[in-house]
Amino acid sequence: MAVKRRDQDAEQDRAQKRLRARAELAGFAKALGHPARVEIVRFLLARDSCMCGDLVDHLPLAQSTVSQHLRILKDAGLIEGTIDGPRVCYCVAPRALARFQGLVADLRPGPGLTDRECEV
Amino acid sequence: MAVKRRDQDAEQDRAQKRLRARAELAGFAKALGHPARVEIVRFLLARDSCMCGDLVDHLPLAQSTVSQHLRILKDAGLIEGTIDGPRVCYCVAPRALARFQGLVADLRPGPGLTDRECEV
DNA sequence: ATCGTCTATCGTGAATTAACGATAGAAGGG
DNA sequence: CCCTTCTATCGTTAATTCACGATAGACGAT
Repeated sequence: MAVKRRDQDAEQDRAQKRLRARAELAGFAKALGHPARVEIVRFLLARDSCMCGDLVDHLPLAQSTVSQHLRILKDAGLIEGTIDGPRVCYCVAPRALARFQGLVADLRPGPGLTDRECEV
Repeated sequence: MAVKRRDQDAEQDRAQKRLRARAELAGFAKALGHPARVEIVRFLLARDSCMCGDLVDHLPLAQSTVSQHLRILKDAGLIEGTIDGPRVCYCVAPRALARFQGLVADLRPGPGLTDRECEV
């Protein structure tokens, strides 16, 4: 009984973890679900380190629109911005990017899912 | 001159390739930018092979909504559906998934981008 | 042929997103 | 202090997304 309880708990734990992983992956993917935002991340990665509002020059979008895309990426945790004098310096968050890459790489055939109805 | 021309062409080629890669990655990411669609892909992967409308039982969503999510994933190329008698059998498209994983894995520091203004 | 089942599509409404211009706040230079 | 520059935010509009019920098409079974 005690064992069974632990099994249930463990199962519930795994379910919780799956739920979180799903939401996490969806959040990252959604943030990258726009060409401009993909380009922002690639641009920031191409520059060895951070970068400020050259993005506005680089992208054919209004400054406010770029700022909005930056906020979406920042909310998703994929980039970070630090104030640097009158400018802001953005760079990708390596841990978040690695996490995203790990979640995507984990999308492979195999178990890791039960039959129980899932919440979304 | 001819050499320079070839260089220009090559550069233009790379630019085109980047443009396509960006749109491709954004498209895949957008398709996975919803928890229900992430769950669909995971569910299809967990079952060894394809699966039909058990997804409707698995997900707490209306059948029409599930069908819509399936269409989005199919439009993105991430899954394929084949008619199997009165049902439809879905499975992930391995090549597309691998392509997506490759594009995501390629998001790493380094060159691969020029300074020229880009189109979005 | 008719029924029941399974799935896709249509039509709809609420919510979200994308883009912009305009405005406001912060910081440095004169 | 004032001005300029850089960035974030506000407000708006058009477009898209998400979810649903209702409907329609395909197919096997009866």
